[in-house]
Amino acid sequence: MFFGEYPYKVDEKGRVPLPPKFRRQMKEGVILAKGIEKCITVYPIEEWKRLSDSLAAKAVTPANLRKLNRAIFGSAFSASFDGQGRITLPFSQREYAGIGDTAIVVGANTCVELWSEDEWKAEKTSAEEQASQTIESFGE
Amino acid sequence: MFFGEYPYKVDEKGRVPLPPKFRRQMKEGVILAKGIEKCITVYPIEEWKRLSDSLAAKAVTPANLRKLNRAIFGSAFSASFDGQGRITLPFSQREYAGIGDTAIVVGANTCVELWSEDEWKAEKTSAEEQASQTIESFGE
DNA sequence: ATAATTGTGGGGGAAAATGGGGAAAAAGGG
DNA sequence: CCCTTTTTCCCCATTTTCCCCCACAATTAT
Repeated sequence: MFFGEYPYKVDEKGRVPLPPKFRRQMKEGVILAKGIEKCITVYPIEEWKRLSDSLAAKAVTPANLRKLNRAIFGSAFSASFDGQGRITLPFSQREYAGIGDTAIVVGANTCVELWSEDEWKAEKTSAEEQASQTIESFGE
Repeated sequence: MFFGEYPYKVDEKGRVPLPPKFRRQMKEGVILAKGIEKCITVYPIEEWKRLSDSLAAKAVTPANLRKLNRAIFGSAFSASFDGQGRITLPFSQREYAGIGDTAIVVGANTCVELWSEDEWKAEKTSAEEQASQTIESFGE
């Protein structure tokens, strides 16, 4: 289970540390996937397998399945930690998420997300707004 | 399991490297087949056998099976890696997929696909669109 | 205070990407 | 059938990239 929000430097080789508490839950390595929103999603491999299997099972036709496989697997990369607890982000994904020399590492329960400062600021306010509305609506 | 998306140069002899991670899963060689979409599909031979067997089993009449065999095996080529980890693409397949001096190598779970830059760009957006629809309809 | 862990940066060696050269095999034409 | 031309496969060379290791400052724990 992943919690919290941490800013980290991304060096010019594209390496980012993850918090030690996160690393210890990802000893077997991780899969980096394009997030639906403008971020990079980091899955422990077991979680990735569960997720990709359940998605592939949703495909209704062979053509449908091929496209799904392309979208899901085509944008995914495996990564592992170096001696200093860092993973290297593929350039294409950094570009997609707009991550420059700083990444915000966000724990999101079953996975971890990497955001640029700007995108995270925007997403955070919109997420909080939507969350408080959802909470208010409970009272009715 | 194949994933990720990598651009590679195709030299004038039609040779393309595959990522080292892919090669290690294809030590026994590969089969190159025309994709249903405008791409070349690369199967590890074990996967190819499974696939062609299961297809042959679906043929309902002998005439049907003969046609299926022609379509499937007629367009397939076997290939193996040279000392630098490259495979040579038959000219007919390169032409079919519209691959010039650059090929996008895409991991699609059980197989690998080779695309021209342009075709991949188009296919990628359409695949992502369909995937996000599938994902949205997934929750709950 | 000392030791250990963590964040950040960089260097060097191995592997990979890319481009040709040349011998053997295959194809084609007289 | 032989000679010529083309193709295919294997090997060599060079550049680039990537990964692993080391260094050091800063922070935390003992």
